[in-house]
Amino acid sequence: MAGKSTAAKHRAQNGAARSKRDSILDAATRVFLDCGYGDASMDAVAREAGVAKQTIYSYFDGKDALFEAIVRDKCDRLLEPIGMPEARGNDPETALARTARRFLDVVLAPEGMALFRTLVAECGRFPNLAEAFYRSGPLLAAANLADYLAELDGKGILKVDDPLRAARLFFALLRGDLYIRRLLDLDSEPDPADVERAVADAVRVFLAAHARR
Amino acid sequence: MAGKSTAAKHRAQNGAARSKRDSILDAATRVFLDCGYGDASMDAVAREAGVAKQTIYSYFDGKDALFEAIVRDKCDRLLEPIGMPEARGNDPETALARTARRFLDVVLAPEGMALFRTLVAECGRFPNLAEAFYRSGPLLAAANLADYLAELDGKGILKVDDPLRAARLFFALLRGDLYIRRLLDLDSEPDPADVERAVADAVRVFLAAHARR
DNA sequence: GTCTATATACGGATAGAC
DNA sequence: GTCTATCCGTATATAGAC
Repeated sequence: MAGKSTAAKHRAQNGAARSKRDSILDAATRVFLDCGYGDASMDAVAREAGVAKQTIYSYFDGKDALFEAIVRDKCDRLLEPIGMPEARGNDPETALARTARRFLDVVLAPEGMALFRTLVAECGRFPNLAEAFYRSGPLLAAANLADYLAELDGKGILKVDDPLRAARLFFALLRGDLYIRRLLDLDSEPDPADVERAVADAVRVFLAAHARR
Repeated sequence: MAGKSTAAKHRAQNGAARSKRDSILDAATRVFLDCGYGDASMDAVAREAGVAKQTIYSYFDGKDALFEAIVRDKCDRLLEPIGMPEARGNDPETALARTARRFLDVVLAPEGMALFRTLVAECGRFPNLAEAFYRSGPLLAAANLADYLAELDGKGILKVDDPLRAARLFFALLRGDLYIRRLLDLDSEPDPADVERAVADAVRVFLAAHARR
């Protein structure tokens, strides 16, 4: 082992080093999404991660870079279920309801709301992060649903002239009043009964608007 | 004039004093809604208002109190058109479209978005402000529309079982994707063509879902 | 690479003259 | 009431020992 460079040592301890970097990332995620960018301090992140503040600066260039890292990471992981294409084997009502629940489970959950709130608060400082979120979240979800709606239209099951616009309207219906209330933190947790009502309402209105005849 | 107490002087200069207080309020509104609560500094407000920082503290108890004052003021003034009851003389399509435009004109405008973004960012610190906004904005708008929908249902023009829920769905449709994009500041100004499309889509879908037979 | 200690700056709030 | 000057806490970032 003697004579190994620090770089080699670092490679040898790659597993441990990676988990330390990850523990910083995890701690930063908690702190940033909890306090917001402005009130989050590097000291708090260091304390939460159980490392010295300087150690953070050896892994990340600064507060901005750390924030960008945790947001991109959260977007990738949290929005992943939203990015999955639709299951197409069922009748439209069942398929729409399934898509709706999967969507609301993600975006109404505390983590989803915290991420979105933080992005809304900091979209002026980090415009690229806001756009990355939009693309891998709302836009991707609408695009996936649009594919399915186009298929339904082709089969003559529904009447959907503009699939992407229709998909966006569906998700808009779905957010409804619940989303506003959650954004303003008026409801601490999403009430499952309200979620089910939102799903049922959205599916009902959407199908009524796009019924053939 | 000699011997007048400072209180009397203050009353005598009431017009000027009031306009100075208002100029502080105006400056604070610009600074807070532009930078957000955290990044807004009392120095910046003083500079913008053209007064010394100490003068602000003679009118307001501190940063929190000043913030509360400007938010409540903005809510009252900005959301006032939303609180007006519906004009009922027209056919449902025209009335809904008029309500829709009035709503979007307020909430999609830069000032409306800045207010909402700030409240979303600070709802943890000022939960009462978030609730006041919700009540005098989204809730009041929905309640007013619900009254009109109940009337239409009573006359047999539309089928509306739960007017308040239906009204909320209408505004949800109306916000659509535009609102998300504006929240994340992806579109700097609302495109009038997109607004008209949003209005038309919302009215069309809503009427299809609530048509009598 | 990791820790302790520190440099530097900034913001909220206050003291004292007029 | 209004101004100038200042106190005090805190936060980002860095220096130096191991």
